[in-house]
Amino acid sequence: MTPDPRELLKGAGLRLTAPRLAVLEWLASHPHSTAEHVAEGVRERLGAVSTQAVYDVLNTCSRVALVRRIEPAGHPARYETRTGDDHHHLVCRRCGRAEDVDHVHGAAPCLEPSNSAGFAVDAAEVIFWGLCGDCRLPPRNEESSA
Amino acid sequence: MTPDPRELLKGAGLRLTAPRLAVLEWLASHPHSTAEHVAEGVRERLGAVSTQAVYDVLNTCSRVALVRRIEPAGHPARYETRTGDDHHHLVCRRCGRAEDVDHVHGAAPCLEPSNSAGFAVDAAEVIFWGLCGDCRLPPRNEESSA
DNA sequence: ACGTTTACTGGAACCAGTCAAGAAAGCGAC
DNA sequence: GTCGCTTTCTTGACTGGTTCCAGTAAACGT
Repeated sequence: MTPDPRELLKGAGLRLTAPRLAVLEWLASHPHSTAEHVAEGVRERLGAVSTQAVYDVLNTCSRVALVRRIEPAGHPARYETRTGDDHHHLVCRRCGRAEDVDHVHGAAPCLEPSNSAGFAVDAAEVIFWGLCGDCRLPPRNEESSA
Repeated sequence: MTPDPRELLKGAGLRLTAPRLAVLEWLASHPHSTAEHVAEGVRERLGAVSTQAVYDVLNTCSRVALVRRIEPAGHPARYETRTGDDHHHLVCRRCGRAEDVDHVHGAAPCLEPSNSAGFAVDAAEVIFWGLCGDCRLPPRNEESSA
């Protein structure tokens, strides 16, 4: 898909601004970027953009479901434009890299807790933890502790 | 259950100290406490204990699997002594309160990603998000569950 | 009891993310 | 086109949760 960011923003009732377009375009081609990563990418395209603007765009777009935020424990948040389907994620314990995982099980059997303890559950989040290819093979990267 | 903390610590090759015992005992009776919460409880029993000591105990015990750390996005980490079984959690979006969820589905169908994208997956974490009983009823209750 | 090893104290630092005030830009009306 | 209201961006200080550091104190084997 990768629909026109302009359409998306308008559809969400948001103003069309350069930082917003740049953020959405960056995320479309670089899913699972961190805020800092997004900021870098946006600055490459636009010149100077404040970190705050990036956070603001990301938060605003998260609020209207144009982007989805993933917050893996122990790592900065990551963002993606693939919303709508509740796909899950694969996250590297070491470097925090994230990849999409479609849930195959038609009925999503894990989406219903056995007992909800009085909670009104509205979502189930699944994270598969492991080591990505880059992190498990070469221990020569300076961060070889783990 | 609730084995003697002394045994647990010795079994893990850790020294027996008052802060450690107090932390483990507190967690046994107050699962899903935050670090700050644990610190308060420990201080009630022991008098003065530094925040760092609490973090150190929690981290050390996490490392040897005497406690498990849960880090719900947007909320401080929570700790519990129920380790070994990979049960999941129910987390309140508003107050961060966490409850245990046993996974009923014998084969744990959600523990295998459809494609692992080159990752060596070692765990699947499931968080059910929602509102706890306290938070969804009264619209004025900001944050307090203890 | 002694010395070594490990843990605790207190303080400073860290990082991702947020808040606040003002300046600038978008966009609908004229 | 441009006026003016409103939203959004900039700058810069700030927070909360957690960790790092250096020094002191306590645990445990002998």
